[in-house]
Amino acid sequence: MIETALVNTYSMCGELEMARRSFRDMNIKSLVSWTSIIAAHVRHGLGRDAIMLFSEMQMSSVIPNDVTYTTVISALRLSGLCIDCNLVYYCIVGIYESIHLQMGNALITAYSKCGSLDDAISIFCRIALRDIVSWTSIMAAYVRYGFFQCTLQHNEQMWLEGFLPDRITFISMIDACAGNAALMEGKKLHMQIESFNLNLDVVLGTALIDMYGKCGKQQIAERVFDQMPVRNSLTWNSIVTAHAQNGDIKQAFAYFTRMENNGVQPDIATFSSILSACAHAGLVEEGFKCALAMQQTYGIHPTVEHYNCLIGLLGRLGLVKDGKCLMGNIPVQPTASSWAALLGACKEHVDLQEGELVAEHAFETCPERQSLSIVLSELRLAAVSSIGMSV
DNA sequence: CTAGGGTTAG
Repeated sequence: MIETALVNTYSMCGELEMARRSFRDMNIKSLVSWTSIIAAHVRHGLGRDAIMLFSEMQMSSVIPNDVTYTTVISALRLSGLCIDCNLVYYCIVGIYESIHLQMGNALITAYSKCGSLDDAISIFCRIALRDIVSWTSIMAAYVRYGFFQCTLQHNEQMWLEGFLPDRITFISMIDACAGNAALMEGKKLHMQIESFNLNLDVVLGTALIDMYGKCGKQQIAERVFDQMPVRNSLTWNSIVTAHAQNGDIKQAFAYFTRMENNGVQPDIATFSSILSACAHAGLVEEGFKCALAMQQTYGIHPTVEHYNCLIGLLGRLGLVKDGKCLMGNIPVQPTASSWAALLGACKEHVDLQEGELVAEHAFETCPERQSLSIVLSELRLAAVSSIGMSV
């Protein structure tokens, strides 16, 4: 039907309103046109609206098919309604003999994003004839839960079963290498990407930069950055972070400046990386200047993590009292990390007296005692052994 | 008409 084609064309071009209009004007709404308008809303991230349309469709006595269900699963996932994914699943499991491929693939992602990894795995195991999307989905699920080794093992199994990774598959595998700081494996994948002639799109390129950064290879990260035809704010953040997390604050700032000159606005993540690098390197002036610019120039409100970097910086200078004062005046709720920043400074300067005071206050207000207790006992130990040395 | 991808650091 020509009207359905119109709905789809508008939807593909990002013209949701036009797609809706075309749908509304249709005299006879077929299953395919209903599915198209639901899919259009999913494509635009409007899960709730998609679900409402699905109900409307059922009220007009149109019977959904497997394609509709697949689309509805994506809509439910977008809305975080995983329990309802279960309902869809049990609805259809009686209709189809084994799990429908696309529906199963959608369920793997839905469960891994708003349900449990176990449910995702169970769907993966029950798809009789998997394809590359099934493998990609389950590997992305493992990465989401931090099981990086499992991701790489599934990669091997995938090859054994005769599937070759594509551009999207590589992203999860690169992420797994980043999580494990597995440089050799990461380099191998990078070489495969090149030999497969896959172009470095924004996401894949950014994943590579992130991976090399976490493996301490900033130069290679830069090379990837230079090769990328298209970059976005996440790409810029990755290259800034690559330098920041390896202590090269000079280069981090250099890219920060380049980022601005290229018309990309720094955001919360950019400042997190830079501030934590400053805290790490003890760069007080740079850190505070940065935090000031963050608010005044960019209008970004610092989070507690940003403030913790500043508290830590004061502490490193031995200005624990000033750190405490700052902590008492920040417009956000201090966390265990805030206290840890202060206590860590006391430990660094082996200031037992101040440390005991800080710990006392911390324990009064902060429920997470464990990590703080460890730092405190380390401080006490350091204090005792320093007395021993001087005697 | 349908399925898979991303940022801080602690």
